[in-house]
Amino acid sequence: MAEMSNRDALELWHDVIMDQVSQGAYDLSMRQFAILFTVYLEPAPHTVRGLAGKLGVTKPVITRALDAMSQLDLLARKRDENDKRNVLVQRTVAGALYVENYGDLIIKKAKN
Amino acid sequence: MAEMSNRDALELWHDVIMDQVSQGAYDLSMRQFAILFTVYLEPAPHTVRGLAGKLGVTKPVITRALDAMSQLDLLARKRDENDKRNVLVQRTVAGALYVENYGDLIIKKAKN
DNA sequence: AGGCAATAATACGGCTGCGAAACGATTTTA
DNA sequence: TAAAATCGTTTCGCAGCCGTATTATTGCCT
Repeated sequence: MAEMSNRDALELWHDVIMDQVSQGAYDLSMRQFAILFTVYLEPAPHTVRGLAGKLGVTKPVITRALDAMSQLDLLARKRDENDKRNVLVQRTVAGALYVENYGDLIIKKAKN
Repeated sequence: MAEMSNRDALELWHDVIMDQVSQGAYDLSMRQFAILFTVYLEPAPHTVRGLAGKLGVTKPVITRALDAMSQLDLLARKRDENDKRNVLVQRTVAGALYVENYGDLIIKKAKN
């Protein structure tokens, strides 16, 4: 990856976001995106506390985001059997597909 | 700009969003971002109706976003003197700086 | 001038998110 | 085993955004 001017970078961002907004895609917040990408790009395990620390937000923020995104089937909760206080945030098939399509969209918009 | 894998693209997005979230930057919605980038990247003039049409949203969505973003001094309203029904959405110094910094952030994160 | 069209803003009820604090369940410590 | 710590969730009051419908202002047209 190389040679991107300030203008190139902004136009890429603009094009991707415009695509998502006008397509009426999932209306995820920045925090929700941050959680989603973290779970799909960084190695497991992911806990509520861990995500909160990584993002620099409070735990209820993570809980609420998981509520919303698990209802969309983009992520799933699973109780940790070794330590039942923990919740493990897991990937789903639908979520993996959504994230992959997002990457494809970025690439498509970058090719102009 | 060239040679970006799906994973590269997603990691770029992830890194930029993580930076914004953990820095506690302006908590703009996707629609607000879309409006901001459109005003700063596409040629003037920009009206409420025009932006609503371009984004595929209703006019109150634009009005509310302008309320929020003009309070942050990222954008400004100005009545069109030729047709006083229109509101022209204009750039601000602070907004231009913010957008430029955003572009720099993307470039910085892309350089890995 | 008078009636109609166009534009942006506002009112309304509902939904969702926020941070701070309290809570129940589980594990660890003393 | 009793007390303390840890973890995720829930509650509270509050603020913001949503879409629909309505309003006020301005311009157009005959």
